[in-house]
Amino acid sequence: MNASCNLIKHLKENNFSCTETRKLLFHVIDEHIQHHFDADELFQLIVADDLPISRASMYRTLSIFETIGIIRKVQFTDRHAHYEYICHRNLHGHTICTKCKQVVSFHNQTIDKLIKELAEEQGLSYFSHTLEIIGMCRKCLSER
Amino acid sequence: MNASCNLIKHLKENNFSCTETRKLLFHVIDEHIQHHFDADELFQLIVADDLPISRASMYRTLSIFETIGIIRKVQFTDRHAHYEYICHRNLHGHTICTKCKQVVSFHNQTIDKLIKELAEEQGLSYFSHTLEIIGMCRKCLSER
DNA sequence: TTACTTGCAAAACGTTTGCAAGTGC
DNA sequence: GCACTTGCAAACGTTTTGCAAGTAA
Repeated sequence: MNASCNLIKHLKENNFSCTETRKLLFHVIDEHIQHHFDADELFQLIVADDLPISRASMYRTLSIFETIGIIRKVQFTDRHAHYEYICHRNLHGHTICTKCKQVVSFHNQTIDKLIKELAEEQGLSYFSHTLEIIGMCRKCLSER
Repeated sequence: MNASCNLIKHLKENNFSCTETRKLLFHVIDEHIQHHFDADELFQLIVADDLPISRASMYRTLSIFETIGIIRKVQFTDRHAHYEYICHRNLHGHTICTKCKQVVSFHNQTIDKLIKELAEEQGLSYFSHTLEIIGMCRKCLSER
């Protein structure tokens, strides 16, 4: 289990009780999820592991995990929600080319630090962020 | 109308015809939208202005506007899509509270500048960006 | 003991689609 | 004239909810 992410502590701090369902679901996420996932992928894992968790409970639990900051929603291009397991704290941004749609990840500590400072300035207790930069990559630029 | 955003040109370049519905909808967005909006807000504007545009057409048109780069989807924490009117080039970030879901916009020139520099460093000809900071707001933090 | 949590099935939600009529070029 | 676009209503897939039974503290 990811040491930085103490489920029980997070639940207690937010007055949620620590149930079997929540522990099981957290375990599935912590064990299988690298970056992001959607609800149905997660439910397939639940089915594969034959866990006693219904779709309804999964959704209710995801909502709680989001509230206590264990996961967060991210937007891709399809209709349903995707989630990111925050505990990995994999801070990174993306550049996206408007033409070829290529997505490139990057890390930049200066910006990460500034963003954290800005969060506090705005009165927000920082959990995570996403940064997406839209533009045109060199290749597409030269092909115009 | 925003001079930087020529609807007819955008449509033609992408082989979409220039219909009354598309012109009307663009006008509504260009006139009323400051930052971001969701489909229902937009439909309320359509109803208020008594425009002959159905929900179905609005969704179909939004999808086209997204394709031709007039708007883009942004993710907040709720289920439905939010859009951002790109033409305003209104660079700003959002803070989002994990608990109460409140979204607050902010401007920060230092970060905007850094992000532009970073884009060039990454080989991207900068067009725009989105920055979303996730955390818990003071109010929710104090209510825990 | 008492409030919270669960599974089930049904409902709700935002969005998409098939179709026939209408419009742009 | 012909392909594209529209409104309508029905369908879609995801997520939420009411309820009765079960569980945590």
